[in-house]
Amino acid sequence: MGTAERRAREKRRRRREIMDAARQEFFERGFHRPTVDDVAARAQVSKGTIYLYFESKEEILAHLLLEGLDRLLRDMQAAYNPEQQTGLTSTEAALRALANAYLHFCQSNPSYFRLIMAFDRGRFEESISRQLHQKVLDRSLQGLGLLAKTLEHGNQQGDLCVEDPWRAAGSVWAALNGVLVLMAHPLRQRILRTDLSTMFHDTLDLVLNGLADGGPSDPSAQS
Amino acid sequence: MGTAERRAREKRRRRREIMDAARQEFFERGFHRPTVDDVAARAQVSKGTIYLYFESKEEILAHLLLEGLDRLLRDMQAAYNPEQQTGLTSTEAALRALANAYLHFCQSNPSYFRLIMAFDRGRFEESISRQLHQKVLDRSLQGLGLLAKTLEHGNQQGDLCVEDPWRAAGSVWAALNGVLVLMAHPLRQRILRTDLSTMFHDTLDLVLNGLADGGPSDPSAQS
DNA sequence: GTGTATAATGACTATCAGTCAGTCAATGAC
DNA sequence: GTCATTGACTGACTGATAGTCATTATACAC
Repeated sequence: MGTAERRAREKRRRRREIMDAARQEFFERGFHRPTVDDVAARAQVSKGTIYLYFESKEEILAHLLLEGLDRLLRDMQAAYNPEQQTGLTSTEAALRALANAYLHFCQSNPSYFRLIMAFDRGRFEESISRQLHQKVLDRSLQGLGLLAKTLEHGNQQGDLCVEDPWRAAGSVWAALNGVLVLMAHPLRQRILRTDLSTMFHDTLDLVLNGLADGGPSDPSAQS
Repeated sequence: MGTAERRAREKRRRRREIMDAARQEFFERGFHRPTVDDVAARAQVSKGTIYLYFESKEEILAHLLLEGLDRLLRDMQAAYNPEQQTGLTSTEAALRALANAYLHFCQSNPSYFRLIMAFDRGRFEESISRQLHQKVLDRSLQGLGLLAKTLEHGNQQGDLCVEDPWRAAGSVWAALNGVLVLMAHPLRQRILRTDLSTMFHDTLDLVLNGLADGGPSDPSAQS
């Protein structure tokens, strides 16, 4: 009989409803203003119910963060270009595709982006479960992995020559991440007289330039 | 008569005592655990007194952040090499000196560093005064300015050729900042099989390489 | 000594995360 | 049909803590 099954389905639905309500509240009103009662009211359940589905308020935010990371990862995986392996696509183009996927994600999902940024700084690790924390780090390493694989292929094809693809991926990731954080403040956009997109691509150019240098020839010549 | 003067001096002292107590509490026990009462107890004043000297708990943290930024800026200013202007020091060496000052600061002052990282994120801007927020941004722009000036001199000496020194400084700053954040998680240090210092210098090399490329010759030949 | 200004106090309020004893509805046994 | 069982759900309650303010203490001027 399907009773237990239906129960499980309804439990998942309720959980999703709470997540939806939380997403709306936190994304519309900021990460600190909404109370658990606000989320409960929006989800049309009582506060007690929230705590049947989540350990704490912070854990709800952490789950939203995971959701965001999963979307980002999907976008980046879609941009990850297997044609590079066949030599149809240059390493530089493959790297640019990944970077652009990241930029595009951050621009189209500013709230998820802010959540991702917020994670690295620490508010979270003091208050969420180790398991959840691990999951988050795992996602961010998968992103790094895509970069690393791309760089490794570049090595194999002779497009570039990096000592350790993972570390090089770390540098690239750091630079891109850094520029996203830097340009998150409007004042800095004014001072630098640019927008995020331009600075992002400038930085990407700089880094790719740094990677290419020492390599054999210009990797853009291809057909 | 010096009564008013002495009063002012004592007021400054009391304020400093509260800051000292707050620094100890927050640096020893994390930024979230200590309560205002804890800080008050450590400073041997009542909670009310705290609020005579600071608008809110967040503002105390923001003042600690300012303190940290001032120290960082001092270190970087000390590392800023005016000899570059005379041609005695290469641009690359001047940039490395600034970057090293940053790295060294972050390693010797992990708590200030965590506070600086925490700022970019947002817990703050929702809760501190606009004026204070402005001050913080101002400091971080001064740091960027040192980089920009160095790059500009490099341009003038022909060591490199960047279109806009401020934007290039932004890229460099972003990369260095990014790598500091990236390596703040021990797990990532394990995955990348490196320590912060190595990754920092690798990234710096990458960026400098990217800047130098297109420029005339190797800037390390000097005596 | 008395009046005044300034600093300091701590009991109090408001807010909010998290709890838990109790309600309610669906299910299934007879 | 009825009664017992299960499990989801509730919301009043608790504890913690940021921030307030009427009151008290202190120092000074005269």
